[in-house]
Amino acid sequence: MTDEARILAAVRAIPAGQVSSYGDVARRAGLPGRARLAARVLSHNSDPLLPWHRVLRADGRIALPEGSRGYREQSQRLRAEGVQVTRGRVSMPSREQLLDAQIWGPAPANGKRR
DNA sequence: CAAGTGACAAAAG
DNA sequence: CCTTTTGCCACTT
Repeated sequence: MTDEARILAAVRAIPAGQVSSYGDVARRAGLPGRARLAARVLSHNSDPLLPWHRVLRADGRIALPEGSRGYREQSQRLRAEGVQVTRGRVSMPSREQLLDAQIWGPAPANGKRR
């Protein structure tokens, strides 16, 4: 099992209507600290069935350059799944964050809103 | 080997 | 919220 394959599997495991981050994907693939590998794998991927649009930056923003084709494509695909996207940002928290918040309490002191 | 680059991340202010 | 600063990894030059 190659690292890339494990990343792809982790991405495919994200349910529709939910989002995750590059870091989360890598962690769930058993490759902690390798968010950039996850990003690279997605950027090179060709599989049209891969739900790449469910992967965002850790802060909930779309990673692609604003206004680019992929950016628009991702926003549209997410909205089509019922995910609210505002100014390139997804307000819906990832499952990870929901669990962490329940265990460790509310988000950081600042208004980061990841 | 050194430096640059990118669909990253966390902390600090 | 935003930006800057560090740290990181996986190439590429």
